[in-house]
Amino acid sequence: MAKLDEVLICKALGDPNRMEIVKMLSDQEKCGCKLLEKFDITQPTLSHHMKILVDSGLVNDRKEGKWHYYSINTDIMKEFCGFIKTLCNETTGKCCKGKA
Amino acid sequence: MAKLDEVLICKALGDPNRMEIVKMLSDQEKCGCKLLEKFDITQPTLSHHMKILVDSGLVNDRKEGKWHYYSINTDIMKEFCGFIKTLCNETTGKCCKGKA
DNA sequence: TCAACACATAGACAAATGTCTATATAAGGA
DNA sequence: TCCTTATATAGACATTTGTCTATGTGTTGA
Repeated sequence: MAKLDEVLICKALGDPNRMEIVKMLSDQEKCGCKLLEKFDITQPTLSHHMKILVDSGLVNDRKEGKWHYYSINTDIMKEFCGFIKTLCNETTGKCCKGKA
Repeated sequence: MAKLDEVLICKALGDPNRMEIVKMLSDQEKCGCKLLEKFDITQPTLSHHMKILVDSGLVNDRKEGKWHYYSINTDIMKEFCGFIKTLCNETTGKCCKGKA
């Protein structure tokens, strides 16, 4: 299993269209043509975004006939969620008070 | 309280240096000069990154004398974590099977 | 076999981004 | 008052990114 790349995932989610796509997929699996209807972008642009999402590991791509079905990679998303959780630690101490 | 901007947060975390900064702050509050020591970037570049992190809401900036102390905004981080959790829902159904 | 549909690839281009150097601002200490 | 330290701002520049048009590749069905 490939190592989680948190920066790559954040980059993938750091675009309004891709964020919206992921939100839509979190509801249920969808094919490209269905996604395309919901956005004001061309098909090649959607294709570009889907590649970035799949490359990040967040999204699965299942081919069936001429359709591509996209869905959330739940394992990766949960791993990413766990990572974000580790960033929630309360900050307690201070630092370099008088160059200490 | 300002509304959480998930895309802005992901953009902020979508740079290797900024991600590393946030990881360091999740340990404990740190001042800018201390952060600067850890990276191979100039001071203005760090200043630029800190502004992006603060603007996203993820990082607090507390001024004390000539120092700036940066720390994780735990409330925002927890809110963001909750948001990511909502993306973890299992995908169950399919769609547009035969244009349905 | 051929037309229609779903999706990918190539190339172009403007806008955004990360970085730098140079310089300004502000606070502290000698 | 002057120097040092911490940080911000301005401007430049190369790279990355999001988007488009044009075109290629598979798959399905008439």
